[in-house]
Amino acid sequence: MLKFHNTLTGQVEEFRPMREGEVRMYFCGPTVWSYAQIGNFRSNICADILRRYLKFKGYQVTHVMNITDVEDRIIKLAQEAGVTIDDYTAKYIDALWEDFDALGCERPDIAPRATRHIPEMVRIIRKLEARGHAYASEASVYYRISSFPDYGKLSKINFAGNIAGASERVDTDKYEKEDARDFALWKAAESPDEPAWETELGRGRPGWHIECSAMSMKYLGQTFDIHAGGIDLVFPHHENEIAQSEGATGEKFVNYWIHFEHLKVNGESMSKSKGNYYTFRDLLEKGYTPVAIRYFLLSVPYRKQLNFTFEGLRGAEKTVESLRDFLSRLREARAEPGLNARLHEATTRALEEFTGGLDDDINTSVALAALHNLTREVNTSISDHALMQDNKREIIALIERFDQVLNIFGDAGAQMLDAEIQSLIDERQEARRRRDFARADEIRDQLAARGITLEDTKGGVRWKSK
RNA sequence: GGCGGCGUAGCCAAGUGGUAAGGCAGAGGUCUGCAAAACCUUUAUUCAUCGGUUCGAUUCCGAUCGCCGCCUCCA
Repeated sequence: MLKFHNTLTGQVEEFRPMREGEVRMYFCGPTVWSYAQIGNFRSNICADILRRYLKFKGYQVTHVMNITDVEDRIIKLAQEAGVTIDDYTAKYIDALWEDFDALGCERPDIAPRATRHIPEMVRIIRKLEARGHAYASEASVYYRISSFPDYGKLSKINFAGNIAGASERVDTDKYEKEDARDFALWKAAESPDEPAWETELGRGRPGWHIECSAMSMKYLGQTFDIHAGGIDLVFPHHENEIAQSEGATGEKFVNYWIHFEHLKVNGESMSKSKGNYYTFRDLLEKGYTPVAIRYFLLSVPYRKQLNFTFEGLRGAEKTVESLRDFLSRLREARAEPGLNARLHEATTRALEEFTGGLDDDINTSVALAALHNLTREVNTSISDHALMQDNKREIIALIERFDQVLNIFGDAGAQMLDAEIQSLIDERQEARRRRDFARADEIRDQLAARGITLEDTKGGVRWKSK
């Protein structure tokens, strides 16, 4: 039984999709320019695991992830650069997908761009006006929060209680709003040369929140199953989405809200000023592999603030390498016909623990422990010659199933050696037979310099390349 | 000031009212020409601190200390 922590209720609840066997989910991805920060990749990876596990459970999943390619910062920078919004964002969007692929995240089924959905947003704003939830003021349009009594139900925000300390930061007379809490649905263009859209609401651009209401409902319906995103989006973004969507339709917007925690770095918050702000590409430059970064970011349940340390990342590097070695060793292992009952039981148990962990609010730590416990038992059985053919087949199949969710094994062992390297390996074996260890070690060092590691085993030489 | 989360071995951490998963690192051993890999053994009488409830708490309650996030625009 699959259970999630639902931010809306604050409870762990059994997951029941609206339609049998089908899940519609929306993931609020990072905005175009900030996507690269490694904490955002944790969100991407958490969403990926969630989606993959739903598929593992047999659901047909429709996964929509927005591309926020219109916002004040982009407008400003594009204007300064004298280029269109599309020209300005193109390189960020390309980089986003490149990194997405490198980290083993499945691309969404639909990745709608805000700039391509202006008419849909205008339509919702019109509807909100008609229903009394929105008002125009100085060519902009605002959401009237007093018209939506449920406002605050997601973030449990208490406006009465927080005015005292926070008020010094609020510049109240700056706004032409009825209420300081009201937020912009449509912002009038401030200058004629500013990139903007000419619509029935006037010349301007959408507020940030309206894109997600418009695009999620367009592709998933007025009410859908899961809406996920980083914890920082709970307020105001998701709270405002609820106000917009439910205000416009009168229907419940989303059944399960799932929020991913961000990272700490050495116990501190990540920020540029502290010098502990890393992007995915920074880590690649330091020599870490994408798969280790993926493993590290998914190794802790999504509701936990993962403490990012380089020592931890190095550990992940090592762990992934041994898991991959394990799988290729298992594939090569000799096995007699038959089934070892004890190993079969261990395999069954591993599946139970794996699904048990993930069913429990996607507890990836428990799922990984199941995998590690299985590898230990299988390793032991390989050295004891207790691995039988039927075990081998079912264990490989199980690990491949696990990897449909984890996506950390890659295609281990699928690489081919070129002929020159093969002949060096052969020469080294010959040297070893002559007990010419100086020559053998020389060849081993030579190959190591090319990123190829050799391991001498009873069955011959195993090799792997970085 | 308001709301929420966290504090478990050197590091990353799971977890539960009944006596501490897993990974990395460390130590010893088996194997090896040496390595590497693998395997075996080992590493928290203890879960920030102090009280309380309980037959029993790391797990529940209260206080204290420390850390993180949100509470305004922007995203």
